[in-house]
Amino acid sequence: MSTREKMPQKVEALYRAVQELIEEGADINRIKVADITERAGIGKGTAYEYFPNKEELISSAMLYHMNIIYREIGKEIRKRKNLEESIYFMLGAMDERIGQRDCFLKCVHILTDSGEISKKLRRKIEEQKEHADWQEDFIRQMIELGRQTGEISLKLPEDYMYLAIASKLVGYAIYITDNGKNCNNTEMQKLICESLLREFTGGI
Amino acid sequence: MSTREKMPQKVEALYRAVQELIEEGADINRIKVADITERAGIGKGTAYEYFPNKEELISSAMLYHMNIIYREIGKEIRKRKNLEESIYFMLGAMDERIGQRDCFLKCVHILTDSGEISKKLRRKIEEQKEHADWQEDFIRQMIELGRQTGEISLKLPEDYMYLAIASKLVGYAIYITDNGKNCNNTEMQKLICESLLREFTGGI
Amino acid sequence: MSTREKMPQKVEALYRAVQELIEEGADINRIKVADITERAGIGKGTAYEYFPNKEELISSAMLYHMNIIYREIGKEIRKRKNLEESIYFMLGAMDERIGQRDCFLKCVHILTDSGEISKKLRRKIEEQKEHADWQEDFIRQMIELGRQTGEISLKLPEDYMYLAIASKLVGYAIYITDNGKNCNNTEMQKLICESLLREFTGGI
Amino acid sequence: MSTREKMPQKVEALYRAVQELIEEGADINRIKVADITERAGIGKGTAYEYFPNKEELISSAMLYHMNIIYREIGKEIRKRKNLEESIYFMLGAMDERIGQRDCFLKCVHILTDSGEISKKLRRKIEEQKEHADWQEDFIRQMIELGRQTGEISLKLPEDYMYLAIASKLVGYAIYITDNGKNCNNTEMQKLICESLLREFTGGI
DNA sequence: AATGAATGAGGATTCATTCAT
DNA sequence: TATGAATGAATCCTCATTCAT
Repeated sequence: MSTREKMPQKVEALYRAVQELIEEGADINRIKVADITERAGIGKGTAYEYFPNKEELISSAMLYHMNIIYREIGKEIRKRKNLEESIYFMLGAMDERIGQRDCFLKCVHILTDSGEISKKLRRKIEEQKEHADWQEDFIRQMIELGRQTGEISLKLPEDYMYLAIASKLVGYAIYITDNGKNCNNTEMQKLICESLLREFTGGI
Repeated sequence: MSTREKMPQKVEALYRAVQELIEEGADINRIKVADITERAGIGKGTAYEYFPNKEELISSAMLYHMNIIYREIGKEIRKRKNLEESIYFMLGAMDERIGQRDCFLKCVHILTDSGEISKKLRRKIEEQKEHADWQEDFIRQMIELGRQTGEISLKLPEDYMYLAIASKLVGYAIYITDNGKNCNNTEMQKLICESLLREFTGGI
Repeated sequence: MSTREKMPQKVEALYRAVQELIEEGADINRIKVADITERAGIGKGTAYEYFPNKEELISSAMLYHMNIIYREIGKEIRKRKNLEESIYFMLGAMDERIGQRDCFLKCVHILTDSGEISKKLRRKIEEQKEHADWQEDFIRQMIELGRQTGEISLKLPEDYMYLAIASKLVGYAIYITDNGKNCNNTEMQKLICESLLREFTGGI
Repeated sequence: MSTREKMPQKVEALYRAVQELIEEGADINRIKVADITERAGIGKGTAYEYFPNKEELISSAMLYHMNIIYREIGKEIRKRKNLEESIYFMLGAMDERIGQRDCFLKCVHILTDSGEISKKLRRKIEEQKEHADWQEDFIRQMIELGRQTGEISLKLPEDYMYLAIASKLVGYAIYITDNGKNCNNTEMQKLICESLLREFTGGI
């Protein structure tokens, strides 16, 4: 079900239904085919006209949404003129849109899950990386941006920088998901952004 | 099933069985009661003499093991004489013991899961925090240690430091779990530790 | 769908598809409508333009093919000049054409089946016997031939002779379908033919 | 599920249920697990405590009953003092016990079926033949008996005699199953028996 | 007339939980 | 107290049939 072909209407409805269910906090491994088709407003059997089984249906839907989100984020990152702004954009986006933030955490979660659906999703992502000429990766984009603007001056290994950014983003997502917070989000964002920049510049 | 009372032998067997199964990569949401009791070498019905249902059994077992691990880590941290050493200890521990590292990631994973078992586990942890006079928390220990030795000189909010340390640890765990690595683990450890210390000291 | 009317092209395609599938060893009770229409190269819905349901479709196809085979065999029998030759022809035909032999066994099988399709087929055959002015029946032909040539001299009941010939034919079909044979087919054919002739003549 | 071990009560109930359903004319390929367990008076899940799937359940039940019938027939054959009596016994048994006769035809039918259950049953019978020290086969018994009493004097190949007896028995079973009969069963039995004996003796 | 997308009733199988022993 | 045989609700998936185009 490539994203290039125009997607059948029913598949779109199924994908949307999966997204909604997950956003509403449903447990991926407990989602029923009946839940999805009912939500999509189509017959149960119809799902099987497009997907061979539940795992394929759900993981396809997730890959689809992950690709959209990645592409959207990538587009936004490209609009920012330096690393600092792109970091604030990412942190701000998590604040604003609960769905987006949850989805981000959910992605992290799913990618470390050991259920069948997650295994399939990981395999799909690998395949996509191999066959697609280019795989959107907003963290690499951020690093590239920082290099161009000179915000990254130290000779740090790419892997390390990737880890530094990714872990801070996940950390912030978890932070704002938790309720008890003693300091406000704006301050936290400032601290995170400054620490990352200082680390990459080598500045005080 | 408080950890204060001496635990019945059967419960111990059940807890150990759950741990083994999870360490072997079983999907928490797919573990069957029969798997657990068989591994524990007891009758299926016996599990229900001690726990009202599967969720309670598994989440209790997980809380139990998490407490043990937390306590062990806490004990080790207390042996280190400064924050730097405690960070290297944590990173090194993940390298050495695959089980431990996986378990660490697994805990993170489970705590962000939306299945029934995870919900229960989170509730249990909350309750424990409220009712227990003291909750072991090795990251807070590390922060405290850094304050005492002067490695933490800046007036950073505790929450932020917590997030900074935790996210770096998780990041490293994910990093070494992935296969393709361009720089060796020792260098990565050094980078992580230095960046954390520099951030907290304000030093160059 | 009488054989007198010229059969619509689609029906012919459907009948042929059913025959092919059965010859390929498909289980009658497991054949899917989709299999048939796909093989016939027509749309699934089209089958329902000509037949009210699956059972009617398959049993009609089978009746059609059985009639053709019966007629062909009947034509061949008429070419033989005595019972002996007609028996050898039947036995030889089974040896030569696996399809034919399998089909023969399949017919026997289906006629003793308790599935819906078989019930319908049997009913159809009954109706055909009643309404058609003449029903092709090669075994009766063989008996008639034997009477004319004098190879049947004893006053045996027709039913008995029918049974004697039919059971020997089925027996031979089963025999050559099995692999482990200690005596060659030619000898077996000779034994079968001689025993039948001796039985009907009363000769030694 | 060897016949040597004492069979669990539930398995016995399941086997009996399968037998009853088949005797009542149920289509083997259409029997539902729910039908069987309901008839057996046990829960649906219980069937799966003893058998991995429906096919295994039904084919096991059938093998079990076939073995019983074969053994019973074998025992009776051993009581007869010559081939003639054993033939009359077989023919008479089919007349008397509709169930038995139907079962006989059913066995023939199933053994030529292409459904999953039949395939499994055939495989089971093969295995039984290989592993069991001795496989009951009443037709071979009949031939042996005929040899001992001298009723079989000609040097006919065993395979041919087997075929001759089997096909006559099947033929008679089919004959009495059909309704329209012009001659009575007793006469038919006499004809069948005499023809077999004459054939094997070479007598007139 | 022909199609095939859509449907949903139906059936096999799983597994948490119970309860008689 | 410990057991594990028995249960049946729950759920995936199939496929005959319909009907809008």
